[in-house]
Amino acid sequence: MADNVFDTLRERGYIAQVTHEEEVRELLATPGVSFYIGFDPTADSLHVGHFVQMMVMAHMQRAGHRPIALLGGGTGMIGDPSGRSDLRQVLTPEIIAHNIARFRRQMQILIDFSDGKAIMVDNADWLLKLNYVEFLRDIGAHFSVNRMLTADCYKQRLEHGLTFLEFNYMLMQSYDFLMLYRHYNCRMQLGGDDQWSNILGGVELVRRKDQGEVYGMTFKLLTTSAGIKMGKTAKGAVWLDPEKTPPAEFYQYWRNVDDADVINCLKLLTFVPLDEIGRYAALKDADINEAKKRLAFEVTAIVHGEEAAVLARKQAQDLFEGGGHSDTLPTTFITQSQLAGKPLLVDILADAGLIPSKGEGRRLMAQGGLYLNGQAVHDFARVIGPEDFQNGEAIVRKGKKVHHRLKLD
RNA sequence: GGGGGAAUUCCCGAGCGGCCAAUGGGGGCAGACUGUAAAUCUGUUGUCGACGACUUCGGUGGUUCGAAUCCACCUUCCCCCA
Repeated sequence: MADNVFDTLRERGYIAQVTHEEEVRELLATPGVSFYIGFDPTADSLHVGHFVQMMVMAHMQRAGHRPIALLGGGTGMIGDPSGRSDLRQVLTPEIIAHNIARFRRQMQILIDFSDGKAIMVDNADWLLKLNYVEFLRDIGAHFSVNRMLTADCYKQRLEHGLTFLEFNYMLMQSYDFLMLYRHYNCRMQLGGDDQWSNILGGVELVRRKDQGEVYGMTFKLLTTSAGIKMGKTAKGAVWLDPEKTPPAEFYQYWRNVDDADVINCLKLLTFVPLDEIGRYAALKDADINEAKKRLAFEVTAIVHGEEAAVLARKQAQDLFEGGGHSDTLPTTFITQSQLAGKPLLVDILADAGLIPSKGEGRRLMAQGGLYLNGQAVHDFARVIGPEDFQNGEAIVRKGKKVHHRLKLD
């Protein structure tokens, strides 16, 4: 067991870049260090990218340090151009306020905010009341446009166009660090590796304004071994909000990660001890599924709670490892009167949202990808009737993985 | 401020008066093979009462028997000059 969080973070593979490695390690050896990570409220839920950041905060907090979660109520109105090829949509104050409220709740699943063990601040509190000219003279004077233009995040954007609005993002974020340093004695800023330039800006600003010794550290972005950002599905991001990504779906996402990514995910997204992870790393071929199950369970348990994780695991077993219990399946209720009208199976499925259109259903059937009670359905004109229900339910399957239950009401 | 170019289906990107629901690639979905993985191969990918019909090619009007393709205006974006 590493005594210094810095070593823990490094061993688990979080760290990408550090401004001053030796100093940071030394600083973190003594508990009580305040550090911050910023979250821009661009959506109404956090997603798995944020989750990695939260994991780091949790590790730091367990080591006795004090996390400051900075919500970007102010910066959210600007939009960070880093890693974006186009202008971010400008958010209204109402939406931002709503999003911040959601973030606050989700953050608590991992971070203990009681008794000031961690705090949450909103940079709208100081950014919104800034005076333009004052800010330019006070802060803007310390930034060299020449240097900013060489920063990677801006360089890319120069080809497509960068507005002055976005160009100022770095100053805002740097100013945040200065404020937190002054008011909360915040010594470090952490963030995703795409935040490196912005973080450096803050570190330098604090030094120039207050001769303060502060540090920056970034984490590897959660990517697949192929370098693709993780946490994206066809439907969009994998959210932490159970309303947006149901626990079962969340579980399945991790259950299905690429072989090459499991170990990395176990290290970054769970608290499973490293020596245990080492044993998973030794698994080969089909046995790797054990590691995936553990991963899926652990992450789901952290995000949605132990109970939801157990349920999701059971659901997965029922579906894929025989069993055949249907009571955990997503369900659509069918009324007797609906059935009396001799509805087409496709119509019912389209209503249930299992297929986006009847054309899609037609295709699915033509290719043998649609099953009713285990039997492939090829006839588009297939009518569903009482005889298809056993014990009041019929099981529909789309492809190999999507199961759905129709239940008589 | 002046000049030039562009906007196409989920994304990129062809098409430049009828043969266009629109080549190709990516992605998605399904099938085969598997380990609920990856890779590979095959099919499919606007909607519907489906050998037909309907709605799509930034917006609005127009020319034409007929427009994604031509004209006008508008909107947005990019490039060059100042």
